[in-house]
Amino acid sequence: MTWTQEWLELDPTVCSVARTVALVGDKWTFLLLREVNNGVRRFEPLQRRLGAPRAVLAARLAHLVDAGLLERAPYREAGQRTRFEYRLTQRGADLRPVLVALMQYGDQHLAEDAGPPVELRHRGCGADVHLALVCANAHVLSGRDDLAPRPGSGARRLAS
Amino acid sequence: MTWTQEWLELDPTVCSVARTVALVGDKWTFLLLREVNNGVRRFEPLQRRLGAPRAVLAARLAHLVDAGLLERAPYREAGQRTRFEYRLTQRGADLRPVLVALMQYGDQHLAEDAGPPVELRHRGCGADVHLALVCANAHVLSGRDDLAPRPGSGARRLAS
DNA sequence: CAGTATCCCAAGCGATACTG
DNA sequence: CAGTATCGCTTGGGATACTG
Repeated sequence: MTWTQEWLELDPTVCSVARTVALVGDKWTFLLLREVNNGVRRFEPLQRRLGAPRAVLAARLAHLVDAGLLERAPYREAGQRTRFEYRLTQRGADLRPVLVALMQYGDQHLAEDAGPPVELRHRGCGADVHLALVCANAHVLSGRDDLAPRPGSGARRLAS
Repeated sequence: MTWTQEWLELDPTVCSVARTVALVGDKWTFLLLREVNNGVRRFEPLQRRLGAPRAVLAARLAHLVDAGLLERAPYREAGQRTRFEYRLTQRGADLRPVLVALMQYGDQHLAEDAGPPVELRHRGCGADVHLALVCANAHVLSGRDDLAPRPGSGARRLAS
């Protein structure tokens, strides 16, 4: 446990987890991204499915567009004026592992009898997909102690 | 895009993402779990590093113990009375992919020049660790369209 | 050290109504 | 359909002080 001391001296605000959480870690954003990932892109169905107040949804969408995770794309249905829908950017799609990780945990530990609400398949071969921690030597990490976090080059010591 | 219709008819509350977010998706829990993963297990250092009010930290710890993600373990320093520290259970350790996913996203998209604040190594072989989507046939999914989400056996149609 | 207790405040939520 | 505007209210957060 001596290595714990090492972490105590590092600045906890210099942290990629904290930065990502600050960006998308509020009550609605994960669920909103889930919907967009499933192709639900318009305001009305989003609002109906999330159950969020319209003002809240509008604020979240604006925030995500602003952060570059979503983009507004104009579309037009016959006889209607131009409207907008929200699409994932690459930057937004890169958050998919987070969603998959949340989903997998829910499937494993918070599931009901009926099985997972969503299954992930490899489009190429049809097999089930899961998320795994793998090392550069292709070992799969499963045990509690297989993972060794180390301060990286961007770590900063505490000022005090 | 016709498959979008399929998702519109499914109950959005039956969702493993939503359940996991409901469990750990508040402002402090991710950061708290990050600290515990790094071996910071006692109340005082946790409070100091998170900057959360003591009452809030106590509530989060109790909640996580209650949910079975952490366990209180007694320890004793020389000449002191017995105290408690908080350790990850397996159930808590299983959330690590979520943390790693958040961290990887931050490293990729929200980083500073200095590089990642934390690096992950495989304790067995020392190699760098990353998160990967793999299928049952051991294919690694990398492309944007390799992943095909499908309603699973636990999916429920909307009542209305 | 490891929490409780208290108080106050602000953000954010939910509901509803309104607009182009 | 796709939002804005408004409002009352609860939840939870910050600061501080207290206890075994």
